[in-house]
Amino acid sequence: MTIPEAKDKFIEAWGAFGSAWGINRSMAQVHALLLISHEPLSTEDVMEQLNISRGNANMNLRALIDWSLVRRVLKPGERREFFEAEKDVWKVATHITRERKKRELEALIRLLDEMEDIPGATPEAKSIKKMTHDLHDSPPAWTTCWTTAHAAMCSGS
Amino acid sequence: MTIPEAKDKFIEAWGAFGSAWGINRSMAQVHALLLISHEPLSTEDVMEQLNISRGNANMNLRALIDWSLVRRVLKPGERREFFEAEKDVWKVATHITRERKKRELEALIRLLDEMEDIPGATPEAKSIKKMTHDLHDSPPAWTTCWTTAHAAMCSGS
DNA sequence: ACAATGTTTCAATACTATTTGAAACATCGA
DNA sequence: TCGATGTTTCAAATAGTATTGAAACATTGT
Repeated sequence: MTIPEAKDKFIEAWGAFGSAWGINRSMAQVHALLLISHEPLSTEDVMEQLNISRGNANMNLRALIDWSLVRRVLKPGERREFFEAEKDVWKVATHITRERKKRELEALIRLLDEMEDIPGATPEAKSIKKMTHDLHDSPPAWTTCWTTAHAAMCSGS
Repeated sequence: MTIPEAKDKFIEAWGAFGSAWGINRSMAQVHALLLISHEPLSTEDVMEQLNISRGNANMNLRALIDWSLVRRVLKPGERREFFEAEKDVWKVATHITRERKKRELEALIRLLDEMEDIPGATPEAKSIKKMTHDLHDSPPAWTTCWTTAHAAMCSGS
């Protein structure tokens, strides 16, 4: 496998993976490109290498910065900005999960909170209460369940 | 909050959550509905309660069974099938992560495998090698990183 | 065999999300 | 201040996904 082939495949795969997990493909591809670059890239570099528009490149670079996955880099004597990815996989994982937690999990947890006090003791009411309770408060709350199970699966089989 | 309100909110929230994670909304909503039902539901029940078509309901019920999140239940004397969700949150988490691993992670890992032997020692080649290696083989492989970090985030702050 | 009941499929359609591209906006140096 | 260079925004176009609904298929009881 040649270098350019490897690059393309990695970008494609990371893009597809991101997309399956609800992260838009361009964002994941820009991230992939920066992850495997040995030096910071400019907006133009990103546009050219991925064949995407300026607007798209700009928007996703900003989003990646917002997620703390990419840093702005200024080269001395250069007017334009360059971008560099965080390459420590541990940090990458941490930043992604922190953002997703903030954006998606918290809304759900908040709702489960509100649902604490549902009236009634019909089988239906009981069932709703039990499920929301299990998801919300049970000792290893379901989010932990999820991730622990995931970790187990990944390291295991 | 009344029971029907709670039901609707839960279904909506679970649907939105699923959607953000790349699971189609209807599938997540059907799952939510079954999670909080105190008894198994028929295809018709699902169609009515969620206002979705027969085709959609059927397709997503099959998908949920395929993910081991829902079981087919036969009531004695009834011709049609009923459906019941797995309610143990631990199992739910395990089944979801197992499926997603199978479907999405393995393709990526396979590619990273292939990328083990990239030629060249230019800075570019080195950078690609390092990243794919880190993602693929480093002791707590990145998947574990991800999930461990996630678990930490969720139980923590 | 056939009517009744229930399930599955899939082409057409509706819907949602992403991407573009061009205009507006900033900043710098002369 | 003005031209050059670089960045941001956002409405419109496009691409991608999900949903419908009706027809085909399957199964059961008589």
